[in-house]
Amino acid sequence: MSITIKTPKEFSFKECYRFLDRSDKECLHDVKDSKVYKLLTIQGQLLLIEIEHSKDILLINCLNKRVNKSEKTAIIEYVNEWWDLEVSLAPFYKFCKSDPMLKKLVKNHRGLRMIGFPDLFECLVWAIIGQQINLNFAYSIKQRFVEKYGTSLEHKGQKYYLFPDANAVSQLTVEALKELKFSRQKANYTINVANAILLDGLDKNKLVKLGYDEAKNELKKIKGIGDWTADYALMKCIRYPNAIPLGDVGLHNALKEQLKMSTKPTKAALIKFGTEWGTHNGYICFYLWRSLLKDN
DNA sequence: AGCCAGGTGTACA
DNA sequence: TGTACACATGGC
Repeated sequence: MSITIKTPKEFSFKECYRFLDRSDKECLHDVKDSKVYKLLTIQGQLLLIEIEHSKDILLINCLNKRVNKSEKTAIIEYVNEWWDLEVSLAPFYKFCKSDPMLKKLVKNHRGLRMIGFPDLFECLVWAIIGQQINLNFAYSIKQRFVEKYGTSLEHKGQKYYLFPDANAVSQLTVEALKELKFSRQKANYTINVANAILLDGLDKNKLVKLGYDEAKNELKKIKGIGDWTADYALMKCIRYPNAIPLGDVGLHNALKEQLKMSTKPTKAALIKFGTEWGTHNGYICFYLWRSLLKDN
C-alpha cells in the first residue's frame, strides 16, 4: 500500500531536510540521499519509515512491514504533525513582508516548516539536556541516552532508535544518568518529568486544551522546567503559535547577526519583539534558528 | 586559561 | 524582586 501526503502550498523539502540534517549525532532520525528515515511506534508496533519528495507529494515507505489501512493513517498523521504540514504559512509570510529582517528570513528559507516533537516526554527531556550547554555536547548526551535506554530496530545493518519512554526512565537512578554525563540536576529533572507523566497525569492533550498561560504554569510546576523549557515545549510540541523561548541564546545570537547589532539584544528588547510578533513568535524563532545553520 | 554553550533551582539580601 | 553561584563537558 503506497503512502503519500500532498505537500501544502508553502513547502520546501530542501529546507526541512536541511534542518533535519543539522547534526551528525542525531540518532532519532537519519537523512541520506534526500531521504529521511525514522523509527516510529504505531499501535504498539515498530515501523521504520522512509520519506522522499517528488513534485507535490511526500512518498512514504514502510521498510520493515506491509502496513494496513489504520497504520497508514497513523503514519500520515505522525508526519503531518512532526513537520507541521497542516498549517498555512500565508499569514506568517504576509506579516513578515513589512519588516526587512523578517522579509529576508522568509526569502532565505521559504517553505521551511517547524519541525517539532509529537512526543511531549521526548521534547521536554531533550530541552532539559540542552539547557546551558552547547548543542554538540547536548547531542552527545542524547545519543548515549537513546542508545542505552531506547528501543531499537536493525535494518540492513543499521540500527534505528526510539526515544526511551517515561516508564523506562522513571526506573533509572540519578547515578545511571550521571554516567552518561547528565549533571546531577539534569538527571533529577529528567526523572521528575517521567514521574510527572506517569504519576501526576502530565499529558499533551491536557496542555493543548489548557491555553498557553495555564499550560505554561502547569509545566513550570515541575522542578527543572523554567521559562525557557516550558516555552520550548509549548512551541515545538504543543504548538502554541505565540510560544517563544525568549531567553534562548541561539535566538539572541541569530537576532544579533540578522540585525547587525554590536551586542546581544537586551531583555527589554526581547520582550518587545515577543509582543510585536505575537502569534508569529514560534515561526520567527524557528526561522532565526535556521539562519544559524550554514548554507543559508 | 578562561569563558561561553538552545537554563534552572537555591540561597541569600 | 533581584543577584550570585553551582552544575557537566567541550570548543575556541
